[in-house]
Amino acid sequence: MTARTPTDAVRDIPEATVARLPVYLRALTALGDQGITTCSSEALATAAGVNSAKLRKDLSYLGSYGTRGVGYDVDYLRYQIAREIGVTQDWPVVIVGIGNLGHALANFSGFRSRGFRVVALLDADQALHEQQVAGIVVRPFDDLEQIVRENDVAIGVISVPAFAAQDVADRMVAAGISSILNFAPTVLSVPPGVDVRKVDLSIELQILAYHEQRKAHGEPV
Amino acid sequence: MTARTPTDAVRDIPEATVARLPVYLRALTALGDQGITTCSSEALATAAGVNSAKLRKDLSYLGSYGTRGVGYDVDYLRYQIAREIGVTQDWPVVIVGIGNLGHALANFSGFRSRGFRVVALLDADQALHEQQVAGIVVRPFDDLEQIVRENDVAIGVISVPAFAAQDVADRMVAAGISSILNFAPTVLSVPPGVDVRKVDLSIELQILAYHEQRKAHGEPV
DNA sequence: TAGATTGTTAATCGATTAACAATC
DNA sequence: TAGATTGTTAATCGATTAACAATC
Repeated sequence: MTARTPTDAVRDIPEATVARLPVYLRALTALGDQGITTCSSEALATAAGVNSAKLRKDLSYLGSYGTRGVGYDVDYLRYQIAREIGVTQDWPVVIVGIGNLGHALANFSGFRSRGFRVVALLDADQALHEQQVAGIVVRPFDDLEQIVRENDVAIGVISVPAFAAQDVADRMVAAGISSILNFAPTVLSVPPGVDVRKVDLSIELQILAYHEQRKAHGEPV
Repeated sequence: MTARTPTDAVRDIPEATVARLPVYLRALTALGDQGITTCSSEALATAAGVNSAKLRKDLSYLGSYGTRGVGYDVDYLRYQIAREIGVTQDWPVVIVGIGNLGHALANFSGFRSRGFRVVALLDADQALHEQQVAGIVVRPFDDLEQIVRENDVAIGVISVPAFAAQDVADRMVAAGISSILNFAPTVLSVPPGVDVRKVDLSIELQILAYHEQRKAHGEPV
């Protein structure tokens, strides 16, 4: 292992940019699927739903992967972004909580192509054990530690009811998971160094309702 | 209807604050359920997972609903936030696409208590019609316009595959829906005045992967 | 060379934070 | 009154945007 010199220090990519890189990655994949091999920042920005100034600024944090006067090579830029995000190889993922939502997540077909691989489905409910969901056998929640160890799992998905989510998170952290995607409508507390992102239906709907309410009261749009 | 004077002009609440109001609402509900009637900004901030300076700043956009030296009345603040968001009454919602995810959404029990009411489940697949999901009969997608008209629906949820999402969005907009929650992994284009929020599993996981990758390379946390 | 488009700069805008005066 | 806690100010930080020099 070589020492890191100032020159190859990890570039500090702004969080807002990090959140958009996956969107660009998807847009590039879509363009590639259409047989498009080169695109301008304007075209890619449109496909990604942002403006081109923002796109170019975002890409500038990664390096100079375009050609002035020409644009970007779709496949090349796609690879560079995938490498920056870290999805050129698959990340093993465990899903805990195989209710309606867990089912939907397990059946989500895009995992593999987008850099993830579901290595286990876990649920505390014995009635579910040995059942297959999306071709994977549901196992007891207590198998968590073993699965994390054997598969080097760093990312966990929580789709249990709110009351159980903190316990699941604690067990995940104890087992060595350091990134959690939480679908339970509750605030998780985790130690420093563990990342939590949440996906919350009610919150999204309420944000829409706020704006909808204002529209209804006659403001110009 | 009285004219709006400069004094009662609609306050302009920053978008970042709007996105946190639902979190505060939920935290207040949880505190109330625990029998807590008064709380400080510090206590509420902890329950909501933010720092207290941000919480107080956020609340200041709504008005002065606390008491210096004392804190906030939980029920009173809860009501004021609910009123500001616009969820003191229920918003009618339609869900289009009753696959795995649509099932999970339809079965989500928190709709009613959080300001929403599912008035219809729609799917283009005839095989699903007349089936009941979460006690609601699945109807043909072509019933959309009628349902929106009869129930005054302003908010639509899209849980169809990516390739069908733009069509669904177009039909929703044409029918008069002006707020869309999109679970399909695709960029929707909609006319000005229509709000779209997206929930995207792959994007969330990729954001986690980016940070996870950096942790793995030995940066201090 | 002329036209096109990137990558970067600098200005602007919005969000966060700490500190504290106001006030219960 | 003394202690506690809000609501607001002002400084800082980060994100967005437009414009354009660099360069294919």
